[in-house]
Amino acid sequence: MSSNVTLKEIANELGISAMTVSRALNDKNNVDEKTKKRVVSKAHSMGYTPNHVAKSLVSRKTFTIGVVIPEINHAFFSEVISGIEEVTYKRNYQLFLTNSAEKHEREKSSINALQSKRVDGILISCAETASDIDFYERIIKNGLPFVFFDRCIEGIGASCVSVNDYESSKIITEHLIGHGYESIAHLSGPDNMTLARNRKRGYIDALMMHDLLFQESLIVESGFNETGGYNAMKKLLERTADNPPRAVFALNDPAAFGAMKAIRESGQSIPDDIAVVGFSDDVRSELISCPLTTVRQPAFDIGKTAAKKLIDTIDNSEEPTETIKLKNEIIIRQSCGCAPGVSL
Amino acid sequence: MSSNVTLKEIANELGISAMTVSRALNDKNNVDEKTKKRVVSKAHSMGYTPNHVAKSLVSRKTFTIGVVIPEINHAFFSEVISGIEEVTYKRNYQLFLTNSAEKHEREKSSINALQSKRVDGILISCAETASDIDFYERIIKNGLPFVFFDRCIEGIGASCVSVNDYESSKIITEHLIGHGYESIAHLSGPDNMTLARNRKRGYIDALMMHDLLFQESLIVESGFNETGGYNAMKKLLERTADNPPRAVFALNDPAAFGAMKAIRESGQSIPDDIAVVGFSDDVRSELISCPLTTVRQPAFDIGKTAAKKLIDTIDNSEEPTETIKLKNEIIIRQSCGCAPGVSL
DNA sequence: TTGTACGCGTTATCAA
DNA sequence: TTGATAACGCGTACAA
Repeated sequence: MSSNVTLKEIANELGISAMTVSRALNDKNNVDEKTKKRVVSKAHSMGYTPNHVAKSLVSRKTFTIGVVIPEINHAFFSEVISGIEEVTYKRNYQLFLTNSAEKHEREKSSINALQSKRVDGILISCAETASDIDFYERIIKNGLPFVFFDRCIEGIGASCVSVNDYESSKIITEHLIGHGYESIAHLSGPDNMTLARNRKRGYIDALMMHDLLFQESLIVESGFNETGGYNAMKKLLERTADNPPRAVFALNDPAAFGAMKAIRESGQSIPDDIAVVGFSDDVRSELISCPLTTVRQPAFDIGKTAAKKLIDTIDNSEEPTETIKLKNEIIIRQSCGCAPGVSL
Repeated sequence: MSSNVTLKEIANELGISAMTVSRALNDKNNVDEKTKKRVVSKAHSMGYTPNHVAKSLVSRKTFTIGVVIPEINHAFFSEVISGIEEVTYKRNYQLFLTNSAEKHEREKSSINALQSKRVDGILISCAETASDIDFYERIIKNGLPFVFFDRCIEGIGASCVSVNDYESSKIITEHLIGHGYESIAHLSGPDNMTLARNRKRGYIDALMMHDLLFQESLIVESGFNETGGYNAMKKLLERTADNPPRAVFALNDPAAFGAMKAIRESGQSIPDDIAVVGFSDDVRSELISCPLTTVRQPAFDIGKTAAKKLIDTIDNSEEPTETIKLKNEIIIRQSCGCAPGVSL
């Protein structure tokens, strides 16, 4: 049992009131310099640590934010977290980390727990299975500062920090088109997620703009992980057995890795038979045997920007709700069958 | 400003006392079933969320633990964190994440902040620069449950969860010896850290047991990151210009990566001129051009075990202080110049 | 079955 | 410059 010294105990030792001790330790100017010194030294020798729980109860402010992440073990998110941490550290906030493990139910229970802990705000990247949009909306309307990052839900009153998914998807798809590929497939995410919708739209619009036939059958929902990508690609290969696509654009790198595995298992080679491109620039992407062409996201900056926006929103109720888009970068490697080293 | 409903507000709406509302919401059996229902429904419609801050103040328990990590952006630690999270989630604790960024000063300020937040316990992996051992000891003696993991300080009254560094280092060094290497260098960590000491001891003892000459000049302190490994290796190569070592055992993989870079820059090849082995099995290790022989650590299990031990210590003051060693696995790849695929 | 009083550690407010 | 009091939201202990 950790023995914690209180203001009153210091006061008793010194024969003064708790209030004076409080004032002295907070370095208020209406305290005699001598008493101030006595108090500070006594507090130190007794090993006093201020009780933020009590402080928070009075002030209705905890200097704490909650972060809800769909997968901790994902290089992208751990980089985002370090960005967030850099800001919270500088601005003297503590960070509650929770993991939704891509499950909407866990997300809801985390958010409830964070609310009970009276966090000053929440940063969230939605789970793949996020469905109950009203749930977020109720909490936001209730006044808890909320900032979405990466996997956002826009239009429900919270700020969003994400990358220009639409444009980047269009550019990477156009890159494939420019290289002569005509039948290009897409492994997609859930439609109710802005990120997934934008990436799909970028893909479709690129096809349209170049007068290529857009075939619904070449889009398969894979979700965000390797297994999902593997299964989706297998399904796609079966479906198009007589006439497989020449290229695949996966909505993120892990899904692309899964797809590559499925392609190789089917006896085809990358990029000669089927080219593959991803999104997110996983650490592994440049190291695998056929390095993956992908879109690099500024993960650390996303974290920093989102955390700043959240704390600004907490500090200032006039802070406007906005959608902030950060810039991506296309990384051309071998998996698309183009010359390596070129970068748009 | 988030408007938070209180027990009293619910009570007023219903014309009953706050106490009855409290009892009803905690599902006590000394409340009329009808009132219970009325209360629960009212609480729901008013959007009540229990205030854990107030609860904690009374109960002197926050159901919160603090985690202090030297580097969030490190695959090993993010895996440890997911292990920790799995346990805290199951046992209904929240997790404060803090980053010491390998700086002891930041570590101290984090721990102070966590104490102020009245966490029920702390999980910590020490910063490379950890020096003020008394600081930890004071806090532990004061009664705050503490569990070290991976980078531990033993013998100051806290439990430790780590891997069998000593044995694994010995085995991997013996592996090099068995392959015929005689002059083997070591890139080490700070001596006051158990982990670093154990790895160095394993290395030295392996040399001794095989009657090889142990040369102090072949040990250079590199620290845990790539830059450190690079600099240390450069220094080593300069120092031994006339007679460079045939193999290097780095205390972790990032340091090994840095060393590999330095070796290549000096115009030598791996493993033909100098063999390299690491420790920790970074995600990149199997993917780089000359895959790294290393020791795989059960990161997820370390996190789980440490979190369990901490919560057990919190729940039960009789819980013994102990040092728990988890098993590593040696992964033989190409960088040591032995046949790949073999695994001890 | 329900209600009142009190305390957790802190600070704002008013009084001395 | 200092002290007494009340309040933050909740639950324990006791009284009704």
